[in-house]
Amino acid sequence: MSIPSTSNRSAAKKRNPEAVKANILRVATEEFATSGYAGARVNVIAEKTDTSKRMIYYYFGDKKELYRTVLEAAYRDIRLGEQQLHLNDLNPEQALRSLVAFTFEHQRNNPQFIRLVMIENIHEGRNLIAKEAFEEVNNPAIDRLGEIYQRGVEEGVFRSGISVIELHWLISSACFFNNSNRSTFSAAFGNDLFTEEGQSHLNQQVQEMILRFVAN
Amino acid sequence: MSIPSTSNRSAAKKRNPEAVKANILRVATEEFATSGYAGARVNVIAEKTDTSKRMIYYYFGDKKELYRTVLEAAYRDIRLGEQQLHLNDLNPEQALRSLVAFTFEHQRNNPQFIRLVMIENIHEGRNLIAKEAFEEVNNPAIDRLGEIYQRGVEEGVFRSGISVIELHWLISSACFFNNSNRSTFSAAFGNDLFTEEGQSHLNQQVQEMILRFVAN
DNA sequence: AATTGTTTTAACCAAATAGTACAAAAAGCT
DNA sequence: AGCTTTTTGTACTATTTGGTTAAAACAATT
Repeated sequence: MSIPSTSNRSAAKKRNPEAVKANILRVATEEFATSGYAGARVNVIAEKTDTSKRMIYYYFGDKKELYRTVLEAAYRDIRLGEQQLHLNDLNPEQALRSLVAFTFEHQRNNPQFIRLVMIENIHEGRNLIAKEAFEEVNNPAIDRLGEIYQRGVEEGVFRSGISVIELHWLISSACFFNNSNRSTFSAAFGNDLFTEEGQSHLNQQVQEMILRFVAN
Repeated sequence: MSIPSTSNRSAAKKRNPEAVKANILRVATEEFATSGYAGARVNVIAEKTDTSKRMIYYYFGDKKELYRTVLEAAYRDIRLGEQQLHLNDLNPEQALRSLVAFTFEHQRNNPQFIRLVMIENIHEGRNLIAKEAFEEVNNPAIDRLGEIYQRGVEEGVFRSGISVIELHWLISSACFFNNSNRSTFSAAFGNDLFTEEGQSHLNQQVQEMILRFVAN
């Protein structure tokens, strides 16, 4: 689509708007996730790109618009990642366990996304939030969880009367916290929980906790 | 100690260094919690105090030092608040339930503290963390939880083999997330979980989840 | 060849920002 | 009274910041 027809020649400077935008976006995502909106510096972003500050303003207008674009792109990536999970052919317990395990790993592997959400929460909606993006990310997750839970209740392995949103909230809290508070938690209690083994064990504990919570 | 001897006279301008410092600190805490370290403005803090920017520098030197002092004071306050809970005369299940309920409420009622911790996590230790302060806040919490758990295991009502730090982590994650992610969560799913009734119900669900997790 | 959109370069600007200098008054202590 | 500490006021500065301007070169499409 946007691939230039004469792209496989020598390493001369070819023009490629999409690649330039993507490059800016990648660098900006990292900077915003690392330093927050106010803490991030347009000049620093510019230096780390393969292009110039001028191009940032050429394509994104201003800092806020760049930030909004970063957010939307991050949400889209996360949403695409979550769609890779299929668990229709598992029994409810196995399905729920897989969902928790996947969520835990997925959030663990996307620290930048977590950080952007943290930053949004600190801003508390003042001027910056993209509300639709949140709904788009979260609603499919809720739907999938609801199906599993419903099946479990019908088959008599889960107790009834649990709110799916609350259940989602409980799963999210553990998976999110694992990433968001890693720094302060390990400052207080050491790094044991954040080694490969520690994380694997913690993941299992969260699964166990959720399954015990819904068990009949 | 620092109370002036002629303090109960008319409302003339008396000098009171401690009160001035406390006033600055209160305003600064709010500003840092609201806007983050980079987002907070010394000029804004100065305007909101009963004194001047000059006095901020007179007492705190610079912005970073002011921030550090804010952090330390916030941790101290939280620690003092947590010591108000006594549950030696309860059985292990009731004690654990009370501990969870209290933690949930305590974190819910201290949004500024939560926000400062979030900000610390975004900074990830670069230049700003007060590590000792974290340990001081968290270690007593761990000790108390450890006692309850131990009693529960000895009395046969809790299963053995659970790591106290992991248990603390599980409780913390729910209570912290409840406050830290309120903004994005309610943007995605509405405000139902954050009304008085919603919070009360959620608190009970977290208690239930933890108790089922440790149950034999 | 003309046109249009993309990219580079580098200087520039106005506003905001953290932090100071200087001076002087007021309050408390001995 | 004399001395120290606290407080106020104001103007100032050096730097950083987001953002702009102008011009020209380059690539691709027609």
